[in-house]
Amino acid sequence: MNPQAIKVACSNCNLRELCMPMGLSDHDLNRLDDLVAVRRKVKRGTTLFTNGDRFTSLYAIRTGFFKTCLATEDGRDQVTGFQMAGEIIGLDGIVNDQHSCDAVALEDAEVCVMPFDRIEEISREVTALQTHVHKIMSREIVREHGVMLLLGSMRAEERLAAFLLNLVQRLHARGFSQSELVLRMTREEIGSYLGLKLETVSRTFSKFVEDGTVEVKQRHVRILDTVGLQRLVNHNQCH
Amino acid sequence: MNPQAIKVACSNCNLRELCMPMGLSDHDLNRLDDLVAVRRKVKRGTTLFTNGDRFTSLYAIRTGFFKTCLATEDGRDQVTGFQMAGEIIGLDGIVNDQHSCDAVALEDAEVCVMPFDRIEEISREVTALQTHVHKIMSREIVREHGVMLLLGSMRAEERLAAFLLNLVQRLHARGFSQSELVLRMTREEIGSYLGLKLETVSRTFSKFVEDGTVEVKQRHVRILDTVGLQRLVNHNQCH
DNA sequence: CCCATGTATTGACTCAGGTCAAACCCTTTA
DNA sequence: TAAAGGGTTTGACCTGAGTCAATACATGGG
Repeated sequence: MNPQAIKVACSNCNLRELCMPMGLSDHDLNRLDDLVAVRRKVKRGTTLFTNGDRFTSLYAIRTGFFKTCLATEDGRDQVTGFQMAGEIIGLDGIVNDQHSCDAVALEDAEVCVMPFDRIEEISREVTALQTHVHKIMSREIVREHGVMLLLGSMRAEERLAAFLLNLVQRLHARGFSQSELVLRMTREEIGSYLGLKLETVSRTFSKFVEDGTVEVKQRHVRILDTVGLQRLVNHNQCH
Repeated sequence: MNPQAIKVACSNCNLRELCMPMGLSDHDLNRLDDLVAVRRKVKRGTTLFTNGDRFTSLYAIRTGFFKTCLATEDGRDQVTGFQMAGEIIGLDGIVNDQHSCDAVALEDAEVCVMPFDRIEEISREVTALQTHVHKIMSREIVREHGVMLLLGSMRAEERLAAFLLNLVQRLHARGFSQSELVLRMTREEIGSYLGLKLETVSRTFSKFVEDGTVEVKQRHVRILDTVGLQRLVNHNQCH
C-alpha cells in the first residue's frame, strides 16, 4: 500500500489546536477532513517546492523544519522565513499560480498537502475556515512587517536577540522549553535571514556568551537572560 | 446631504481594471456594488487608521498616496510600504481584529471603505472575488519578500534603483510616464523604507545624477537610463 | 580509525553607510 | 518683504559590520 494513501484527517491530528483547524467547532472540523489530499515526506536538504513550480496546494507542516528562500540569478540568496510544525507554507504561490520562492526542509519533514481549490471550495461553506485562511495570510503579512523593521532599523545584536526570542516563543507554543532550543539552521542561514554575514552572527553569539546572556554549544542554545534580550530588542541605543 | 452618502459603485469606477473588481465578469461586477459602504476623504498628513485601531474594513485607494509605517515605543519607525490608487490597504488588521501599523496620507486622498465582513460574505458567493482577495493578500506577501531581499542583501545604490524602478513601473500601469515621476514622500521616508538614513538617500541621488542615470530637481525625478538602473539591481558586484 | 567535508570561531584589516554639523533652498505666514 | 521652518544637500569624520584568512571543531564515509 502506498504510504501516501493512508487516510489522514485533521479532526484527530495532534496539531489541530495550532494548525489549519485552529478555533473551529467540532462540527466544522469534520468538514475539514477532506481538505488534506495526502501527506508528503520531504527529506532533509530537499525542496518541497521551488521558484517557478506550478502552484496547486498549501502545505501544513506536520513534523520537521523548513526555510523559505528567494534566490536571484545574480547569486543573491535571501532566507525569508523559518517554519515549524503547525505552520502553513506556499502562500507566495497564490498570486501568480506559481511559487516565487523555494521551501527547503532543514530536517526530515512531513507535510499535509491541501489543494488550494479545495480550500477555496470548503471555505465558501465553512465561514470559520474562510476567516481562518484570511487570518493566516494576514499573520504572514504582519510577520513580514516585523522582519522589515528588524532589517531596516536594528543593529546586529538586536536582530539576533529578536530572532532567538521569536524562535523560542514559537517553540514554547508547541510545548518545548522557554529557554532552550536547538537551531535547525546554519549560521549562514541565520545571517541570510537577518541580513548579516555568518561571521557577524557567530561573533554576536560569542558576545552574548561573554555577557552571560546565553549559553551556546554548537547549535544548542540556552537562554539565560530572557529579559536582557528583550531589553536589547525594545530599547535601542538612544534610550 | 452628507457627502459620504453619495452612492458609490465599483461597476462604473474608472479604477475597476486595477482595483478590487479586477478580472471580474460584468455579472459578478454588479454583485460588488454593495461592497463599498462609503468613501472617505483623508487630508494630507492625517491617518486613515493607526496601530491599535479596531479593524473593520479594507480600504481601496481612489486618489492620493499613502505610506504605511510601524512605530515602536522606543522610537524606531519603519515605513513598510507606499500605496497608490487602486491598491488595497488594511490587510494587517485582519489577523488580530486590530491594525498593527499606521496608514498616513502623503497627499490629500480618498478611499473606498469596504467592510471586511461584507467582503467575506460576498466572496462566499462570488468565486472570482474570493480568488481575487486571496491573490491580493498573496501579492502583498510576495512584495514583502522582495523588500526583505532588498533590505537583507542590497547596497544603497541598488536599493534606491530598485525603489525608483518599482515606483515608476506602478505609475506606468496607471497611465503615467515610464520615465518621469514626482516623489510624494521625503528623503527620510524613502530612507526608512529602504533601511538607509536620509543623508545616504540624498547622496545616492546625487551619485545617480553625476552618472547621468537620472535627473533630480527636488521631488521631480526623470529617469534617463532605465537599463542602467536595472543592471544595478540585477547584477551585484561579484558579477 | 583517519580523512574529507561542511560548519563555526576568531583575528586583522577595510569600507559603506552612519553621525554630526553647516549651509542652502523652497514654501508659508506675518 | 522678511522671517521661520521644513526639507535637502554636502563635507568631515567615525564605526559597525563586511572581507579575507587561518584555525578549530564535528560528522559521516571508507
